[in-house]
Amino acid sequence: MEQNLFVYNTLTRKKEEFKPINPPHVGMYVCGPTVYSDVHLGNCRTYISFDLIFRYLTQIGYKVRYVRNITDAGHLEGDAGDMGEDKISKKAKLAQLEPMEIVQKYTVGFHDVLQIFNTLPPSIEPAATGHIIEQIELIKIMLERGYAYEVDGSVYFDVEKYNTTHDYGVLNGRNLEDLLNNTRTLGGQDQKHGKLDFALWIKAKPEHLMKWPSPWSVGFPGWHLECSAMSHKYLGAQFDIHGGGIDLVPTHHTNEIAQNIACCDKNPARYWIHTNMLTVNGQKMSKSLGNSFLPHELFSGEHSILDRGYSPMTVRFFMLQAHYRSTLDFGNEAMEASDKGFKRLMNAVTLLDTLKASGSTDIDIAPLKQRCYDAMNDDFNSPVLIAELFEATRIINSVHDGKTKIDAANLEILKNIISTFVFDVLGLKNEQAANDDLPKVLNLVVNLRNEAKKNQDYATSDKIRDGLQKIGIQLKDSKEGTNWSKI
RNA sequence: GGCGGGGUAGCCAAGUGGUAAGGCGCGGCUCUGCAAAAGCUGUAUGCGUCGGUUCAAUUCCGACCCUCGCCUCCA
Repeated sequence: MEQNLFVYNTLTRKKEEFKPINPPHVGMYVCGPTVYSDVHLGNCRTYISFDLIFRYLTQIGYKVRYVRNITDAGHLEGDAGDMGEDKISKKAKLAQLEPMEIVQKYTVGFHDVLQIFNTLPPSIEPAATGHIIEQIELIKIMLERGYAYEVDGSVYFDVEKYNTTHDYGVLNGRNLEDLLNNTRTLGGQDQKHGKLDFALWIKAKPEHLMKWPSPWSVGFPGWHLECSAMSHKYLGAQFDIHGGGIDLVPTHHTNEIAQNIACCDKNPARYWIHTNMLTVNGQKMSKSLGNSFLPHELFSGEHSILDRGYSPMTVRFFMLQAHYRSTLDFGNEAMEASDKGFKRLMNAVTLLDTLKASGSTDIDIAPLKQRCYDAMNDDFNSPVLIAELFEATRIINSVHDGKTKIDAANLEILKNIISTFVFDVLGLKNEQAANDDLPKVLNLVVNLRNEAKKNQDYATSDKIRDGLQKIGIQLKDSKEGTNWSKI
């Protein structure tokens, strides 16, 4: 199906029609996690947002190569006094572990969490430490072309020189004057010629654990270089989409663009897509603010700000109910609303299989289907898509109640909408369909209760209903019989 | 201090130069042994405040207030 997709591009601050360089192929690079600790829920939002984008691009027929890196070389720590030591090796020494042991632990944890949220794996997931050679090669080019300089075994990028011929602030719209006047000067950076210069290669102190040989010193790569190296290697000098959290714009992505242009005269990506933050009481969720929590704490409810736990799909649904470029405020009341809404949607999805087609139809479903595409074509507007799916929910319920008639052709379209958008695009799963034995057991219990009801033994029937309610199963009586669902 | 977002009903959250999607909550009705579920239905004369442009502004412009983010690694 041909779709005119419009995407908001941070580079131009406008929605632009999406035109891939080599259709039907699409190259997409998303900055992945630094694996020195558990990912928190805010991190997850970004990967769920890009999962939606990946799924939709695939749905409308693109062959997407989705590259998402694992940063396992560690970044320099910003804390004064810790300059030159990266986060991964610091944690390793504290915990008496090998750096790669830390990397392994948190990489596995990251994968587990994303799988629980039903995100699709990227096509390639390269690790920074596996691309040291490529990074060294890029540094050589930047030195040759005069955009970098070496000082005592370390190599820095010369921002002011770069800015004489290029616009360093293309992405965040700030000019160099402004940056120079409003950037905090950190201690221990005497080697740099200019205060905006950033490291490409850092000479390692003797006690540093993760280090590699290079033409300049035994050391480790700077903290923006890996993405330039890996995107270039797997997607080419210029590809379609580069993504990440909005907080990467001013520094990481700005420097990444400068590196790529310094190496091969091209902004690496045509469309820069940035996802917004998850907030708690209006404030960004972050580890340093102490308002972050881990996915498993949300599932179990074991956290001081949580009233109770919520299932992974409820959380995913909650996130998709907001647009990816808006901040989303987390709260118990909002989670409760998503939980109810998601279950209502899923109940309708289950009901859809039982619907019978009539000879005639009261409704024309095709426009609804197009509205679903329209929503997603408008910069992946998942909240509007979900609103349309609730329209589908109303139709399903109405047909089920016998108030609306639908013919076979329209029923087929309705089923197609649900499978395409609920499952393939939004990536939701029906969690209550998981257990095989439960329906059989419940069938038996429900039949016993109906017998009691027939005998007007309401004491027994209510005892069964209330007992099931307590363990999280709700019975629903209707003319056709009794259904059940998990609460 | 500089730069950039945002302020939409009790909560979360879309959106638009022509009079406010959706979910939850709340009220009413249908159904029901009762309830729940489900369905139908009602629920912002209003979109931070004050001005301006316009036939028309929540939507554009200006000022102000509040709030958040970035400026140091950060999804």
